[in-house]
Amino acid sequence: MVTITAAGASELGTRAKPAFSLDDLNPYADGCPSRRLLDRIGDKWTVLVVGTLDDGPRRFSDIRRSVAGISQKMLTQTLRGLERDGLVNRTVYAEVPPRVEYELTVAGTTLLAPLKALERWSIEHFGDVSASWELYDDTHADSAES
Amino acid sequence: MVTITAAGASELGTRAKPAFSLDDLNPYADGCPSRRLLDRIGDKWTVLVVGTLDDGPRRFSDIRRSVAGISQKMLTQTLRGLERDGLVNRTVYAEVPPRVEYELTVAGTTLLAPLKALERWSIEHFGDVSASWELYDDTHADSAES
DNA sequence: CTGAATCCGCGGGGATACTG
DNA sequence: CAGTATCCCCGCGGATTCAG
Repeated sequence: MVTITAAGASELGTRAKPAFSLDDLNPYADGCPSRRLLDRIGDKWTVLVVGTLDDGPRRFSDIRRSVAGISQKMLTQTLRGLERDGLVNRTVYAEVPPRVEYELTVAGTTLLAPLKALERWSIEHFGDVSASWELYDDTHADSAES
Repeated sequence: MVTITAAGASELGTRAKPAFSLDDLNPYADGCPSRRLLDRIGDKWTVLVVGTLDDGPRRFSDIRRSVAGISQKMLTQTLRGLERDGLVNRTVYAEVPPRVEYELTVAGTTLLAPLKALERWSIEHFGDVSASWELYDDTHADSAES
């Protein structure tokens, strides 16, 4: 069913846009909900966390170790977000040392492909970009070279 | 040439890692430079700005209008970053009303593909995610339903 | 072990004004 | 038109502490 209300677009006032048609789903529009997905993808950790889940279910601490530098708070927050998005399943095992496993849903798996593509791109083109950095910084060494 | 020093990894102390081999270029490592690329990609605007450039060169104001909600400051900043990364070419025409055009480089074009894939994903799966939101919020309505 | 809750600094990023 | 410079707010996110 899923009735989509234009939450967040209401404060614009003038435009009475009750719902979004599929044609309106271009991420370049300001109030467009699909932009929220890009925002989520764009957050610092989502890409990395999802990336660690392609090998099957993993425990909280396990993921934490895989993604170097992530704090407990951010991992929890990221996982909650992904769970809310329906991209990750959270399973709690009632044991004495609590065990929680996270696993990609079917939808989550579909996201994995483009994400891995990005990952691959950043690895493959690191050399080019790094070279470009030096060139740029060299060319623009006119001010503030410290 | 591009000598890559392990900046940021030195404070780990124990591991004496002087430089990165290609095998070390996994974005999950903390100090890994390829992570910086993901960070750049992950910033709020890069995806959208690059996405507007697939139709050929565009002017500053033109891009600004296409990406709803972006401020002039952020657009400038994003474009500078992309230029430094060697993903965008900046061309200034010495005219009376100054005209500046931005255009994807070859490297920039290679990034376009995975980025468009993400864009497409966010559009295609918006329905699923939106449904998941309602389900999640409904299930977890135990606290703070306001 | 898996989290929730709190404190808080820093920087992202918007608004505005000014230059070439 | 295409920026640069400045002010300043707010929220991201790290560190720490407490709970089941």
